[in-house]
Amino acid sequence: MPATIRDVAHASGVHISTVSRTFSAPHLVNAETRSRVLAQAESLGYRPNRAARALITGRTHNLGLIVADIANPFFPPMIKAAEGQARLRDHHIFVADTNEDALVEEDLVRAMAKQVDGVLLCSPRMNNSLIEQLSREVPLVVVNRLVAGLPCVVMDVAQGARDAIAHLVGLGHRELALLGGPRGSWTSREIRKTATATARTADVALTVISPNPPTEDGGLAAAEQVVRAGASAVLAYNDLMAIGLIEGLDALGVAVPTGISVVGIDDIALSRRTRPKLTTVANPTSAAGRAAVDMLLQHGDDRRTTAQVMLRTELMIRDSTGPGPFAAQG
Amino acid sequence: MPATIRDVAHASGVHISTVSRTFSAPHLVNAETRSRVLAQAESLGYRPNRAARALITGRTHNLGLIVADIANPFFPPMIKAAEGQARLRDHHIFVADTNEDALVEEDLVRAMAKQVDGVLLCSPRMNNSLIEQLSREVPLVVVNRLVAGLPCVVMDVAQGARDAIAHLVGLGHRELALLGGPRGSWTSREIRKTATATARTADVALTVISPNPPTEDGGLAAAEQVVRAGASAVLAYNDLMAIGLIEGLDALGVAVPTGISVVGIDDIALSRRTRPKLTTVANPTSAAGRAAVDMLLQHGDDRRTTAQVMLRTELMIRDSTGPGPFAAQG
DNA sequence: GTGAAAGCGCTAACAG
DNA sequence: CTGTTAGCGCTTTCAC
Repeated sequence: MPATIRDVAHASGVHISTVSRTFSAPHLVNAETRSRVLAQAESLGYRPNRAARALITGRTHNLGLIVADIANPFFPPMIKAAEGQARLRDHHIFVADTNEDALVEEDLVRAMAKQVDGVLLCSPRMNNSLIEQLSREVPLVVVNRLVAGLPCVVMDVAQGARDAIAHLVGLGHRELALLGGPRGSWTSREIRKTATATARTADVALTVISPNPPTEDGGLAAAEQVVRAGASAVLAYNDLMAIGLIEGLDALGVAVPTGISVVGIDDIALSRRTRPKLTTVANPTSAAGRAAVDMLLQHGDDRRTTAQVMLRTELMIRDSTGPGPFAAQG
Repeated sequence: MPATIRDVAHASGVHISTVSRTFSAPHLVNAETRSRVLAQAESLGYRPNRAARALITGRTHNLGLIVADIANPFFPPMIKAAEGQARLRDHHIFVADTNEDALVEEDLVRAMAKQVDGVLLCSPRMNNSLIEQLSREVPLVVVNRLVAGLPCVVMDVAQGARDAIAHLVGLGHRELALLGGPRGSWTSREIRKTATATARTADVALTVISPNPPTEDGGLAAAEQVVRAGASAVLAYNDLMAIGLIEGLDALGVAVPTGISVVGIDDIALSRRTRPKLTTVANPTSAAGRAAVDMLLQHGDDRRTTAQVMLRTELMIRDSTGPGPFAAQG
């Protein structure tokens, strides 16, 4: 039913290879012929079949994008940005959701491998050696994780954690808690490492509660442990958990920020709408999505550079943090 | 580099057609031969190239999913559900974002047409005749719009609007306002039609403010008009607008629900987290995503039935609605 | 039950 | 500048 290259060739009285050239190397074809072919193609509604083209060129003009959870509000802006950037570069994007499952991740990469030019692996849960192995089967750009030798895009969460803790310590908090994220998360490990070191340097206590599901329920469920730990301020792995935690604390009769201060990470849209508005470390997710696509696409042209990009984060001070027990007197 | 069917054929000492059968019609091949082939395929890491297969079978095992705005929290749960359902049925999904632009929509459908078995057109902004035309080029399932003769999945927004207005009238409101959605939205027209009729029946005034961008800013920008209209209660096209409106009203010194009551539509996750919690009409978006995928996939097997599915909505009464000027005295 | 051959829609040398 | 030829990886008749 849909027009093929042959239909266009017949209609315009040329060989199919001329039609092919008209689309893939227009400069190699006589201007007059070209416009004739183009006109026929137009009127027949012809569009080159990319899958057929890919069979021979090896380039599908498709990209894969694998995330842990599409419905986690952290991802949609990144997906949107990646999709937009890909389309700008004339590529389409397969989006898949792993439900936070490392096994699904692996399978998905392999399943996509044949029909994409590369995949964006976002916040992977699998281990590094498997990622390295997969990167030999299909070009990979890893987002939210640093893997030696592979192109990566990460947020500077270490700086974010330092800023957050400095903020809390400056407010007079000396008993902190850290709500870790899911097992397998590079970001969670990174935050924990930095937070631990920063707390030690600042000579404040830090109770680590980890791992937790990176969801509101995860934060909610941790509220009791936070209270039991005697912390006056908490840094959460992400905003969702921070929001859940605030709700959990509320249920326990602990107000935020008067009772306990809470800092999130991500700056999802939601964090500006809750009451209290969430103090959080903003992550440039859209920029990350665009950068990852660009790296994947240039990766093909020029394999020498396996760049690793670290994007700046920014502490957004809002209403979920306040003076701690050791605050300077006003 | 990746193993092809030929590699497997050589390795297992059979003709490629036997390997092909092993994967696409296993019952036609000797059990012994089959297991030998499978073993070699496994050890070579062979996976059939779906694009090549599609060239001949005409089935790509890919689906397209087109939405107005990935970052609009209404869509991610639907995308997630659709992707999950598709994978269950061994299909992959291309996701694309039109930025609420009807022209982009059309182009996207055509661009995907050749490499998918069908596309889910979600909340389309283009007109019906174009949709019908496109449905002749590629199987389409329309979500959030009823188009005669095409398979569609919609939410019963009419019932939702009736419920919302009944709720408000019951609360003693007699001056209502409706915040419409974007131009081209079937849902928005449907809500408006029903709301107008329902208001007339109930003998209450209804000021329609439309169209508006379906975003928080859209709601925020409309706050002044709402106040000027003298309405004591508002039904908004979606939760995002409702939330923006509440913020805008707040800025104008009007409290919700004491000054004005607000009802949203969708029941996005966010609506349970705002203060006040939003009264809203819940839309079963995940169910819609799954249903749409199922319809698209069975559409291929059985073209006789072009089902139209209408999913039930449910009014969630929370804290953004309260007694109006004509409330019965307590 | 398996092999041989043709061909899906397209591109990429190679002639001319 | 354009036509010829071969073939990408796979499925599908059709013989055997």
